[in-house]
Amino acid sequence: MPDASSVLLQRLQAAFDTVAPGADPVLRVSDRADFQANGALALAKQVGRPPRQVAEEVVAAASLDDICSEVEISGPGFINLTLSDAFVAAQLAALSADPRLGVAEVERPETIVIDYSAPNVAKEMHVGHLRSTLIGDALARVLGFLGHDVRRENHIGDWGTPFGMLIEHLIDVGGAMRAETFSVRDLNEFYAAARKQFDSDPGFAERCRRRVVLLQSGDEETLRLWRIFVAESMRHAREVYELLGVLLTDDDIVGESFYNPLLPVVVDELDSRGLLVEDDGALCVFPAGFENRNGEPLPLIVRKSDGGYGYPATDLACVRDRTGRVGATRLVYVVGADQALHLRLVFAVAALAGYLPDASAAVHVAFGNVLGTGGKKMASRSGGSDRLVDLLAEGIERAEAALKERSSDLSPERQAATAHALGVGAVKYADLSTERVRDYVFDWDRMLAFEGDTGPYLQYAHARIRSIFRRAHLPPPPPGSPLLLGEPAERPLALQLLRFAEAVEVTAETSSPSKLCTYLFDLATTFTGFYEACRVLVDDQAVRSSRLGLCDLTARVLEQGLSLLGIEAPEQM
RNA sequence: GCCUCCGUAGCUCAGUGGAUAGAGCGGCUGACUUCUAAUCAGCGGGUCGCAGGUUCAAAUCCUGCCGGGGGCGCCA
Repeated sequence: MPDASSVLLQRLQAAFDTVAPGADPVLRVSDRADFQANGALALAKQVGRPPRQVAEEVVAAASLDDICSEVEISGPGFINLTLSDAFVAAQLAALSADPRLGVAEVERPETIVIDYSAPNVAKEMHVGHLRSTLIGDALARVLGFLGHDVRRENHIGDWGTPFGMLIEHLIDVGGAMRAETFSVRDLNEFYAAARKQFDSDPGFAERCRRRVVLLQSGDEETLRLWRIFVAESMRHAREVYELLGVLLTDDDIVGESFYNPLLPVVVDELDSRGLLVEDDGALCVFPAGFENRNGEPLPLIVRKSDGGYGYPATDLACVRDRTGRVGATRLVYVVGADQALHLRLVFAVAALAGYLPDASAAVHVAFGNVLGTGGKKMASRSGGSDRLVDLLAEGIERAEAALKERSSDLSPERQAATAHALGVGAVKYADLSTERVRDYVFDWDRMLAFEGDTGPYLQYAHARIRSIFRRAHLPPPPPGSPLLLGEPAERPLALQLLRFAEAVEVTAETSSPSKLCTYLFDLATTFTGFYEACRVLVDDQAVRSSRLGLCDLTARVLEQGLSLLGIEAPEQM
C-alpha cells in the first residue's frame, strides 16, 4: 500500500518536472495544512521567474483533485496541501487491513550483524551495559521487522589479560577444585581482590602473564578454569536478559575467545598486504589520516611487543568473520561514543586488509553515558551498587508501589506482571527516548511518572484504549472497516497513524530509537485529544464503528511501536 | 595541542535548509456522579553559547571563537 505522503510526492514530482525536470518538491509536514511543498522557492532563481508564479505553474500542472481537498499558495510561494477526508479515510482503512500497519518490507534485505550488549566475563552486568543492550535490541527488532536478516552478536569480553589474573587468584585461594560452586556475586569481589594482588605483587603479576600465555595456547587445565568463569558469568547475564526481555540468547554469544584462532591469520594477511610495521617491538598498521597527540602517525597495534594480542586484533578478526563467514552486508556496532576513534581505526585497517569491501557498511551506533542525578557518570565504580539486577529490581518495586497507590483491580499475579512491564518499560523508554549520542540523567521519578513523555504514559494510553473494548464488551471492528472523519479531532489522529511507517523507516536509517519514541508519544497525545473531543460509544452505528476503528488502530500502532522498542504493552493496568 | 560529540524555556529534552522555534516537567488558572482524571484545556516563560559567512530562506550548512564531555601506542 503506497502511503499518503508518497502518493502526494509522486503527484507533485510530476508537476514539478513540467516546470524543471528533476526538481525536488521539498514536501514537508505542515502546521498550516496537512503538508506543504516548498520546492517553488528554490526553483524561482533557477527558472528566472518569481516564486509565487512558479508555485502557480506547479499547481496548474498537478493532478491532485482526487486526493486533496485544498491546494493553496501562500506567503512567498509555499504550496499548502490539505488531503481530502475521503482519501485519508481510504488510506486509513487500508492501513487497518494491513497486519504490518503500513510498514513495507525492504526491497533488498541485507544481512546485518548487530553487535551489542557485550558484558565482561567475571563481572556482573552494570549500568554501563544498559544502553548498548537496549539500543541494540531495539535496532535488532526494527531492522528485523523491516525484513532484514538480522544476526545478533553478543561480543562478550571473555578473553585477554584479566583472565590470567583471575585464574591465578582462583588457584591461590584454593578454589580450583570447588570453583563450580562460585556465584557471580563472588566473582565481583573476586575480581577486585585479584586486581589488588596484581597491582601490589610483582611475582603474582608475572604468574598472571604466564597464565595468559597458557590460556591462549590452549592449556587444558587453564581452559577448564576459564570455562567456569564464563559459564557463571553467562548464567548471570541470562538472568539480566530475561528480566529485561531482550532477544539475546546463548546462541548469540560470539565472544572475543571465538576469534583467538583467527588472530595469527589476520597478522599473516596484513603482512602479505605489506601493511604491518614493527614499532617498539609491536606489529602495527598505520592507516592514513590518523595522528596522535604529537602529530605522528597513529597505529592500530595488531600484536603487542610481548607477542600477545589485544582487542584491536580481535576486532579485525571479527570484521573479517562477519563479512566473510557470516556474509554480512552491514555491520552495526552499538558501542559507547568513547570508542569512536578506535572503531574508525579498525574500520580503516579492515578496509585496507580487504575485510570490508564497502567501507560505509560498518556503522558505529555511538551512545553517551548514563549519569547519576549528580551529573556524574553512573558507570562501574569499584564495588558500587550499580548492578543491573538491582537497578531493575528497584524499578519493578517502584512500579509496583505506584500501581498499589492507584487501587487497581488487578489480580496479584496480574499486578506483578504489570509492575514488571512498567518498571522495565520505564527504564527502557527513558534510555531509548533521548537522542543516543547525548548523555542522560537517570532519574526514577521522571521515568516512572505516568504523565509526560515516559514509558508508563504510553503503556497507559494503550491499556486505556483496550479497556474501552473490554468494558463495552465489543470486539474491534474487522480490519479494513470503513472509517469516517467528521470531527476536527479525528483528522490529526488519522494523519498521525498514517505516519507510522515513516517513523519506523527513519528510526532504521538513523539507528535512532528516539525517533520512534517521539512518534509514539505524539500519537498518544494526539489520541487523547481525539478521545477528549469525541465520544466513542455513541448510538450512531457507523460513527461508533469508525471511532472504535480509530481506537483499535491506535492501540495496534502503539503496541507494535512499543514492541519494536522492546517494551511490553499490557492489556490492562 | 589535535580529533570528536554536545550547548535550544527555570529543569529534562524534540526540532528531516522553510513561514510565528515546539513538547514534557515544575508554576499559575480551569475541567471529574470518568466510554480508566494514571487525563485534558488555557496562561506565563527564548540574545536557539558568541561572531562572521553561504542562501530567496539558517536552531539546522561552513569557518573561527567560548564553555562542557570523551578520545589521542602496547587495558578492554
